[in-house]
Amino acid sequence: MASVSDVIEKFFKELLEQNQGKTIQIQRNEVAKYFDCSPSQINYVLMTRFSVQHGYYIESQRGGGGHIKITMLKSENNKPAYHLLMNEIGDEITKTQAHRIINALKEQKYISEREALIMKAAMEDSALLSPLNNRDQLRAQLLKGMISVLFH
Amino acid sequence: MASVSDVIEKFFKELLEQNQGKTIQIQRNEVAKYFDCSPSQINYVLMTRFSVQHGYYIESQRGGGGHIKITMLKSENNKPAYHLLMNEIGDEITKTQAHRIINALKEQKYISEREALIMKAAMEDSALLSPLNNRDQLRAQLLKGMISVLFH
DNA sequence: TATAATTAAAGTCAAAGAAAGTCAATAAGT
DNA sequence: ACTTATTGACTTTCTTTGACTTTAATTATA
Repeated sequence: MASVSDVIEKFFKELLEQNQGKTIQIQRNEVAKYFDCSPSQINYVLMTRFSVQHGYYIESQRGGGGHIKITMLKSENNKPAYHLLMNEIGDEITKTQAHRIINALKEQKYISEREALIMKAAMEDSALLSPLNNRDQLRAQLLKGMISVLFH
Repeated sequence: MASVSDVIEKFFKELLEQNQGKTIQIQRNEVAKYFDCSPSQINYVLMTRFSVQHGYYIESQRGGGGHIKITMLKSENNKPAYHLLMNEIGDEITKTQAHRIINALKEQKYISEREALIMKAAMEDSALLSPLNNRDQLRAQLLKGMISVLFH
């Protein structure tokens, strides 16, 4: 039951793959027609799945011969920009936002599947639910959560 | 005397079985309709039977094309060791004790060096320093801590 | 040739639609 | 009595659509 947006996302990523993850150029209206959706949905997909945070860069031009260019920001050794990440996280973050960041790191092959799982385990509400104001209790919850994902 | 919740639990577990215990993706409303129950009952089943402690991991998405993904955390299980560990950790644990456990896991090659680093980062007092009553702040501290160790 | 009009794109934004999440009240088992 | 299930009203999040705007290239006109 993948949404149309999911399908379009996959389509772009496959095109990029075929192109050695460099850059692809598309025509918004063509793609929209191909997937039988409104053109603005293409923008939606770009916004929600191809932002700089996701490791992509978008350029475009309007008017005759207009197009959209998607570039994959692939630094050598897949190292994302540390300070950008720290900035993005900021002083507080929800579980969903945290997942997005972790997934992006995984997709950019900076962390493994297992590493992602460990980190997600520490982001769980249940892991952070310390009844008393006790750091040692919190630590226990966290450690158990992280170990659980590895052992099961 | 199997309750509807029990039946749904079984249903999910059979689906997972068929899928080699990897992961299944369902639509909450579909399942609810199939079992003729309220959609929120699906959440109840997930909460009470598919938590991380039970060896499962849940992710979901709302909106169009929304779904719930149930992942079975692989069971190459050394269950006794797991339970011993959980016991050893107990309800609270100091940073030093936590390090000892993590180091032991590393020695026994259950986790990699990097994985150990990530887990230790989450055990730091500084990561747990933020007001414990604000989960989002705590989460941000933790995530930043865990990512930081990967960059050094 | 310089400007105006036309056409061909892409961008924006808000409303409607489609899921899933939450929580508290009730019901059913033990 | 106490714990576990069930339900439903309400909330939040994500997707889809379409009307309207902006920009660029091309064509027509003075």
